[in-house]
Amino acid sequence: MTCAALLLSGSAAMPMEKTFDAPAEEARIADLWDAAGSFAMGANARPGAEAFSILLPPPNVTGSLHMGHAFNHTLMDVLTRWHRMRGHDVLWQPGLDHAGIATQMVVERELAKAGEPARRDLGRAAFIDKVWEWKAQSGGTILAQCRRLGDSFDLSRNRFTMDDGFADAVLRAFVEFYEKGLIFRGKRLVNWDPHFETAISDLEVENIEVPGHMWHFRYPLENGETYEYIERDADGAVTLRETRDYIAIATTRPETMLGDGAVAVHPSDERYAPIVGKLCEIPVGPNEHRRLIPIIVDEYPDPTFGSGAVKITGAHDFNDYGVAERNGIPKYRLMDTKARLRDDGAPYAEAAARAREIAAGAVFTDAEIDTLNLVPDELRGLGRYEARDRIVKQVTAGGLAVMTLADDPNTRPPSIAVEGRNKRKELGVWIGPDGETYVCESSDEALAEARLRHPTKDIRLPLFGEMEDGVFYEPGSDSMIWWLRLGYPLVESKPITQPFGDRSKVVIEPMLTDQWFLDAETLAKPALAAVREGRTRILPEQHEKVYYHWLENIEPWCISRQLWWGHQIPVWYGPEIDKDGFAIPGAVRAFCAASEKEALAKAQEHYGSTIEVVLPNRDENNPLREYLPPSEMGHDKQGRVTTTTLDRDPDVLDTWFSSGIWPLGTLGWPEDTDELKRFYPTSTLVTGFDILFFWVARMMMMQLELKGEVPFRDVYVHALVRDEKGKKMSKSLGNVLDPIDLIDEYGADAVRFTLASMAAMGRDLKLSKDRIAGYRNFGTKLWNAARFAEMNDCRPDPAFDPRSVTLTANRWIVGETGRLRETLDAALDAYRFNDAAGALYAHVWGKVCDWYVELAKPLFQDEASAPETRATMAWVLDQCLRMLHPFMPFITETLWAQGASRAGLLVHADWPGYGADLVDGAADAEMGWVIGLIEEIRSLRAQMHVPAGAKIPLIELGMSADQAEALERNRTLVARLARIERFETAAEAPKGSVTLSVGGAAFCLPLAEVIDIASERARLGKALEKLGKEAKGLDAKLSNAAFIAKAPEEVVDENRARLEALEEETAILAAALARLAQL
RNA sequence: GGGCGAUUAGCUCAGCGGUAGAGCGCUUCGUUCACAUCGAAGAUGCCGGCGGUUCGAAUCCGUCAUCGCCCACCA
Repeated sequence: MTCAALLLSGSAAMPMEKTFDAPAEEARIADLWDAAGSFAMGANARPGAEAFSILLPPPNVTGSLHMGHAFNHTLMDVLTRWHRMRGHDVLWQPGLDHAGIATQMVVERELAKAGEPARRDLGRAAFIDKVWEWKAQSGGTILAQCRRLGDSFDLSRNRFTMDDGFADAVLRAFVEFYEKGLIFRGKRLVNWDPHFETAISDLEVENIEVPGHMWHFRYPLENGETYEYIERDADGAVTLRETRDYIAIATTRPETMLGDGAVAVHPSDERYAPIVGKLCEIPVGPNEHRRLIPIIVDEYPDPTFGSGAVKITGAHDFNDYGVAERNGIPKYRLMDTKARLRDDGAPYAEAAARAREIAAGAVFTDAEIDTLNLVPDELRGLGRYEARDRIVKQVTAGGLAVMTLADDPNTRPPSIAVEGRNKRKELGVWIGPDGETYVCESSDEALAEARLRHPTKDIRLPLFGEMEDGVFYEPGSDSMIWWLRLGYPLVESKPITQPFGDRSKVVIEPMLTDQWFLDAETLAKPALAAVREGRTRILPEQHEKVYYHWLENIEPWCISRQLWWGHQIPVWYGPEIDKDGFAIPGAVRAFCAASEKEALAKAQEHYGSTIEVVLPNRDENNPLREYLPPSEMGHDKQGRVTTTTLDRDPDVLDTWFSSGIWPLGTLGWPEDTDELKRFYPTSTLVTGFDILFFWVARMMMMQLELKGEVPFRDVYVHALVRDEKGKKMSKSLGNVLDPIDLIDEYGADAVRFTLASMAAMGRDLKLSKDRIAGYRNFGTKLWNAARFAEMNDCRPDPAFDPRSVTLTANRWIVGETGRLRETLDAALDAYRFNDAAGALYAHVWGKVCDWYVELAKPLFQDEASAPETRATMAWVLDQCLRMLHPFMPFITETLWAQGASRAGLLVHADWPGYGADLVDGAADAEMGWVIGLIEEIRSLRAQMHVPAGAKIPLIELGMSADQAEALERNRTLVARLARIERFETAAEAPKGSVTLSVGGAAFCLPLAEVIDIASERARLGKALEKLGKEAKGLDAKLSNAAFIAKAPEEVVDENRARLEALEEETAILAAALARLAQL
């Protein structure tokens, strides 16, 4: 038995089922691929093949895959399978991201849910063990999900950002940046997340507009000093002139008043010119300890906004920080890591005294300033919103809120709008005889207080209409009546943009802390140049601008996080030793090294033989890591240092720092591995625009610095997957579609094809189940075409030459297949996945199933035509399987082996190389005409209500010799597909027949029994009208001299030809109408 | 406040200088031996408004309107 015969014998399989059993086959096929090592690096590569490499954006180990992943992975898998079939040297590198803050959050939540000890109680080491447990579970889930999707990455090369090798690369990158001076540590204002108690980067802050309030307060001038406050309109005319003993400020954050260092006005603001340089008082805290702060000028305040005067809190606001820096204003930190008002340090009186010394010019170090707690004792430990509440109340009660009288004294007291989270205090403000204010919950309470204060006065609450404007004397009475007036502090309700942590969803607090920063500005320059010079392409192009804009305005990147889960910063600290061998108090020396061993060596080398450097025997779990513990030192009798500990910085790196070296790290850097040589720079990065800054831009920066070469040639930026209403899928909205659920329901192929077909560049895709069902049906269609082929004994023959076929229908479909390959490759080359999917769909369903299968049926009946047609059918479907495989890998791999014995799996089959050269123009034209004829007949039959099953004659009235030959060759096809009983020839259309015109050939259908003359007349009239309209337009165009002169020749010719065809058709139909008129 | 994008059939969207398209939905008909997860036939569009460029505009340029998104320090 020959080998071929053996293979054939295996194909005498059971008859195929009517549908594809996705759940069973997907599992079976996935196993086949695994067993064959189909996705291994370089699998199916031809010798000397070009490399294609693509990195999986590592999913976070926080749970499971969502629709966005499914989309992203589908696109990558299409590219990967396509390149692999083309024989390229392919690497799709998978991996997982430890996702520091997100994972720590998830694990903490899980611990709470399971009733286990909280993170702090567990301690650092034990907690990290828990995270690793979680990672094992979650990572496994994710990879299993990828397998369901059909991801063809090389799982044997899977990397995790916290694995030893990768972690080592991360630390080495840090050391390299550090040594180049690109990483520095500094006390700066950073975005602080009070929930996670860590710094976060600018990118992790979401600015959201929320309803808020702005309060207006008076800061009294020192010693009751006064000045003329003058406001002018645009023409300089005085609109307000009054004597003031205060400066008014506006704030949305009253709680930060405690840390004010100055009040700033714009240098050009003449209203405040008289008091610039003077001192004013912060109107909170115990009266005897109130702080005075200077009124300064700075460009920052906008004279047209609020009062034009801004309170400057350098430690709690980014703008104020800048003003404070420029003007040497102290920055007083008010809050702790949970954004509660500080409860540490010396009592308020003492701190305030120090602050007064500072204001008076005493010099203090930053560290000393940081120890000052300027929170009044009674406010210490309060949450920031509670503190805000108290302060507003205090200032208002002190009569220093800018007050507005209620228009109607009998209205209900307006709430004072002190706010915490989720609560408002219903407090009213009443104004007494001296203009003093009472902040109370009821008018009776206010009245009681006022009477207590003015025991000799008759104070009353006005009843409706009782109090006249400005009159406080009751007519007809001998005594003065003092009214207690209702007022309210000037509080504007306005939307304010507040920063929220993107993970914690709590309001971010700007905090002055020590952090590590990466000099992004320096790194941005090569990253900008690489894209500008086209070394890396960003597609679609619109994203390039966004990329440029971000990199051009980049700030230092805060890379340290006060978390436990992550790469611990590779910096160790020891004391600073003076030349005599004594420790300099408070001074610290940092040693940056990629390992503890190297750090020890570096430190030992630095300190020399007189000082022994040891690692501390400290509890690593010490949860209070706000400050580094001081080194433990041993001294000799003179006090010189003899031993010292070396403490590692407890902070970890931002997750994005490690994912930032994903390209180099996964390929083995810093070693110069084979993979690096083969696959770097990677070919394509496929990613969502939401991580363009987080990830893409940073990879560009970091790779360019570390390797001096771009990390990718192309960056394909795709849009977001939304629900069918266009909403972002989110757990809270409950509109999340789980890709695995969809795969269970429709099969992975349908889900993948849907995603690919919706991947038009630069637009969000709205996913609906109907669409997926549609593509599931498409798979069934393909399945049944294959089933048809099998039932008709169509076996793929490796020796089949598509160019050798002779029958028109076969030549035609071969040509169409050639066209498809060109269209498909062009589309994939340009990342036009939707075009690629569309072309496949149109070809398989619209050409192969709708026409070729139907054309083949009569050909199978004919002994002369059957062999060639069977071979062609097998070849055509074979090509469909190959070309569909990147999109629908499971069903195509199943069909590949169905009814045919193959030497290998489809995943490694050759991608076709032919093109439109397979197109035979004559066959193409002929089939076009035949199909047109069939469609025209079918249309008329339907319009004339010919029963679907009835066979009718077709009368040929006149056609060209070519058309006659074509019809001759295709009579059986036409007869079958148009349900024609017999063909007749006549010189003229018989009575009661309907006329049709196809490409200038005239036919008619004798339908005397069914025809309705009136409706046939209407039909012809309508058709002629349409033709006439089009002809008129063409005529106008062609008689336009400018068109003839300026339009390209082929366009002119095309229009001429079309007009001619139109005229022919018009003549035929007009003649038919004329005949009808004679009846 | 800056930037980007969208506005095309009932719905979701392609097309982006030369005859308005697809899928879904809808209507009518159909148990013909691949497929009812199907087939055949059909209806539906001032391609957001207004200007301009061009022989020719859904497509290019202005502008307005509406809706999204991103970035941004107005206290």
